Amino acid sequence: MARTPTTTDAFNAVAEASRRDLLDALGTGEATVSELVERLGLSQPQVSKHLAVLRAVGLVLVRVDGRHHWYRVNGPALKPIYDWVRMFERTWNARLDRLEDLLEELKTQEEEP
Amino acid sequence: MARTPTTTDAFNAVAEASRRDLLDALGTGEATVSELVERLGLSQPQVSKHLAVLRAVGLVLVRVDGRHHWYRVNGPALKPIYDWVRMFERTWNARLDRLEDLLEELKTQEEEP
DNA sequence: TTGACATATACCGATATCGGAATATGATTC
DNA sequence: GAATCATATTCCGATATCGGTATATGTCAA
Repeated sequence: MARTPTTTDAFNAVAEASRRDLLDALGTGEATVSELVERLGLSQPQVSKHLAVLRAVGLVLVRVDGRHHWYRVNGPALKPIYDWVRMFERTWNARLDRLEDLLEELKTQEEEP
Repeated sequence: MARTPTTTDAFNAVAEASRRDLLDALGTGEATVSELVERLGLSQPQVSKHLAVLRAVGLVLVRVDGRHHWYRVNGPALKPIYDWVRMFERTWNARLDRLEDLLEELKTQEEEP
């Protein structure tokens, strides 16, 4: 057995920094492969291959117009990651931490009427 | 060149599902290696090796007590992931989307007094 | 001190990746 | 139809991973 394939899910696809850079470069708009090549300073095959991985896990969508392929981010495909890390948010967010304390306090009062 | 090493950063460490499972199993508490072995049904070397990766990127901390190693999650090490995915939150969160529209509208009014 | 317990590490084979270079596919223009 | 532009795909060598098995390290208990 080997490492989990990059096309398994968003977690694996996004582990590679270049692919995160691609998503960042796309932002909320659309871009063509050659535009991305220029913006990121990567080779064209490199960009195409990374985009193929992102496409495989649904992180980007393509609109073909003649010989131009317009790529855009499919945000919701990132939600599983967001949902997972959010479970740990309270460990660095003091505000959520205090809220948790408050809820705990209220629960204790309920149990001891 | 090959794939980015798992010990490069939190993104790569967390790409493996077993390691996410380990963090989930630890939750907000502490656990010993053998406890994690039992909870997750993995082999002991497997757990130790995954914990070593998590340790390498600061995602877990250890407290040694005799022959017992108590592991716990170091939440803030996940913040880089949280911060990165959060930039795309508006693409699936309609509420943030409307907020963005509102800000855009206000900005437009400013430009046309 | 010997044996049992708890954890870490080393070695192995199989595999998927990465970037680079070359090339294939496909659409446009002359 | 030939040349050009835009993108995708293939082949390559190097490398890091994964799980399994075996073993090393270290601690406690009898």
